[in-house]
Amino acid sequence: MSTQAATAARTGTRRSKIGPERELELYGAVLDLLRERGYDAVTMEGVAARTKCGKATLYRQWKTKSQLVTAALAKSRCSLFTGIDTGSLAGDLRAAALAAAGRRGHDTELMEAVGQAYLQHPDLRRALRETVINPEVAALDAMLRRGVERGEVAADNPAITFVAPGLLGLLRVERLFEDRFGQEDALPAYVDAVILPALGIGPSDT
Amino acid sequence: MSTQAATAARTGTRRSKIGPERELELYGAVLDLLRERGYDAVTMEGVAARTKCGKATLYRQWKTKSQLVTAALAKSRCSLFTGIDTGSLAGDLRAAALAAAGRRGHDTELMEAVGQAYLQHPDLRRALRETVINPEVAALDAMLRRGVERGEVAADNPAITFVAPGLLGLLRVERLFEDRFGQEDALPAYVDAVILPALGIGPSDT
DNA sequence: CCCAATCGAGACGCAAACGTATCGATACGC
DNA sequence: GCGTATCGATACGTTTGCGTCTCGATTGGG
Repeated sequence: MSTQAATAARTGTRRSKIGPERELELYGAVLDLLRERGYDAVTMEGVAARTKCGKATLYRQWKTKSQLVTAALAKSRCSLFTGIDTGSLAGDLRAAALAAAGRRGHDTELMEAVGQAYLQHPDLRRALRETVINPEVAALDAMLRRGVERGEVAADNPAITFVAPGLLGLLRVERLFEDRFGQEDALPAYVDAVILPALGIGPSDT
Repeated sequence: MSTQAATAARTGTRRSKIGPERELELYGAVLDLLRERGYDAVTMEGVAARTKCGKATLYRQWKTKSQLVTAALAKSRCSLFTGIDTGSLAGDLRAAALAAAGRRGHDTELMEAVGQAYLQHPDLRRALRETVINPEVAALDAMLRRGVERGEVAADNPAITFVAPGLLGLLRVERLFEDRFGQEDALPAYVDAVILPALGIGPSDT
């Protein structure tokens, strides 16, 4: 395997011995530490220890913790909602809710972890937005656009704007309402009870 | 002024010289530091320095940082939504949205700050819930109950459950969507576009 | 097939915060 | 008033993470 494929592009002329799979291993450790203990607890020494990697090696590739975390976020994009297309807007949104409920905690914890940090580090906020938020929002927007084209919802329905923030926001506070609706089906229920009525789609319209 | 009123209840027989106003001053500094830099950056030395208070004094009253922060959260309750009663559910919800938009950032930053920390400290999560979340939720529930009693909304409308989490969740993600709707009127627009339609209340019903 | 550069590992000095202990000065309770 | 406990302030040793540096071992390029 051409081991400096990913590295050459990043470090320029330097010939690093870190292969792409090793790179993802490092990023994975960063994201795991993020989820487990939060941004402030992500430590170069912690990453080095967990990945059996020398600290100097980390500093050779990334100059600061902020860069390392940003890079880890940027390279680990896997969208929840992308690819959903059931043929109807209601079906799409329900499928999205199910997908979010399934991976619950995984991405939510990531957002919790950088929640405070991104208020102070604009580059971190940008990375989070471009990596985690924007792809999901784009996928939801695509669903809505298809729904508009199919005539399922009016193009000027003001609720359209709030579908994505509402859904992600609900994900963001579920931990605080776990006594109320910590259940698996909270998100699909939200789609049926709030989003679809606001969009003017009845429960019968598949 | 009876200076150990608040203290006697906390420390038992010890006679502390910290008066109630001084106590609130300390708590205020804790909350300010929380909002400015996040939970992990709240430091006993930082609090001591900002309040011109000896570290030993802090340790005399609170054994750990977690206790100090929890106490600060618990004693600083001031609900946004409590007291709103315009006579109609739509009016109440719009007033609540305006109130939240006005104090925007203040409580949101507090939630961001403890967002990651409360995943690991159950007592901290409990304090946040009882202090910041529950009063607001109770006030919203009271609005909804009055709306049900007035016949403005059906008692079994499933959207009722999602009014409070939806509103607080939107507050929680606004920073991530600031390119979309960072405006002041985002929350009132959400009420009109999503919540009221989902509750079956038309725009004309005051 | 050899040289050079990177690897993992860890020692090093520095800085920050912890939690404790000590110190006059102050203000409360009796 | 007087004694005493708490006050604010600060010194102290410890711990933790930073970022740099050195060390054999390894490995890829020419």
